[in-house]
Amino acid sequence: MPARALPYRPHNHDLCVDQALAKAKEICRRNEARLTPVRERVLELIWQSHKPLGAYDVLAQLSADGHKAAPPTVYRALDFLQQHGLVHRIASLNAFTGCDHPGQHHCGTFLICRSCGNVLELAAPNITAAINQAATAETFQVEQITLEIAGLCPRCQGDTNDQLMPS
Amino acid sequence: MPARALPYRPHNHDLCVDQALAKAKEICRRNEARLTPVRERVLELIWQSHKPLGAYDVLAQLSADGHKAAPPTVYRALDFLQQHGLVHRIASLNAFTGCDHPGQHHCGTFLICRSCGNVLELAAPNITAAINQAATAETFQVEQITLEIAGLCPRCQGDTNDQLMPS
DNA sequence: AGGGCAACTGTTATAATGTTGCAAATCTTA
DNA sequence: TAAGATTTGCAACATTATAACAGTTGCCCT
Repeated sequence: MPARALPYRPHNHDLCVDQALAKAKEICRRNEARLTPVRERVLELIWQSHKPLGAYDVLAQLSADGHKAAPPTVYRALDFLQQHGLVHRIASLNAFTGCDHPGQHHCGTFLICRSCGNVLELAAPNITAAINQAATAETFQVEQITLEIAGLCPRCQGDTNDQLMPS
Repeated sequence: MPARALPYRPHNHDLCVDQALAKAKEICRRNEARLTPVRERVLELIWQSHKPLGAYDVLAQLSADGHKAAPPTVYRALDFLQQHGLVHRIASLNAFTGCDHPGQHHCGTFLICRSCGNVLELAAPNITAAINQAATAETFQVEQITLEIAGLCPRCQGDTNDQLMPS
């Protein structure tokens, strides 16, 4: 069992999880959507990890809870959370991460450190603008943007053990 | 067996495949890399399809050729082709597409039509610049960019059968 | 309260995608 | 031609995701 990942930026993480959950409840209330226990627990697990969590990681944690769950349970919860903008799926990792600013429409832009695995979500209006401009030039109607930037985060630059994601 | 996908822009497709293969040979010669028969055939198959092809689609085509292949053969060929910039992997589709301008370094930017499935690769310096600027602002060292834009291509906008990818 | 409906969850099985490890074949270079 | 490196074949397996259907829960209506 590895130690919890260090956060991208230092902060009180329990508080940050609590805030995320409170915000999620608020959003679901507004949307008349039901943040059921499973869904809430999945969201909590995802927020507790600083690294994106795979569906089967979530599943394992649920099992550790004593919750007898199968893949569909997790995928359904994840679908729900995605639909309400509470988590993002990182396609290049097949993993999920909490959305930093749910409720607002935004193109999720992610900085993914290949060394420590941490992910930072950016709001980058300039990028979005450039993308929309390029798409418009091709008469393409944009619906969804997947922008995932892999590389080295500040902390991992210059590390001697500069390697592919240690598990 | 579905009819071949319509291209994003009309063109002589056989010619376009031939040119892609010729260019690939040229690049491999320069790189002292071996474009073996399997690798060349995989590249050809990918170019022949206008839609991105899954690894197992490629595998099926190889089998149809009479080539008795297993998944590793395909994945290895795809790895090789990717390493030499001859194909791109589209993470959001788990599929592969031919690279339009191999040899030049570029961030692959893809316009993916969710209706017809065609993909257009863009060279978009403005976007790349905006991304690098945003990453630099976070002291993030960019190594690889995944930018996949899903939506409707010009031809499919306003279609009555505006639906999720018909197979 | 109780019946009916919709949403949610549990369960089993299976599909789709990707990898490991090792042996055999092929190419390259001397 | 022999040694070494690269490539391919092959079997097994790992990981990620979905389908189909049954059971349960919450909610509304009378």
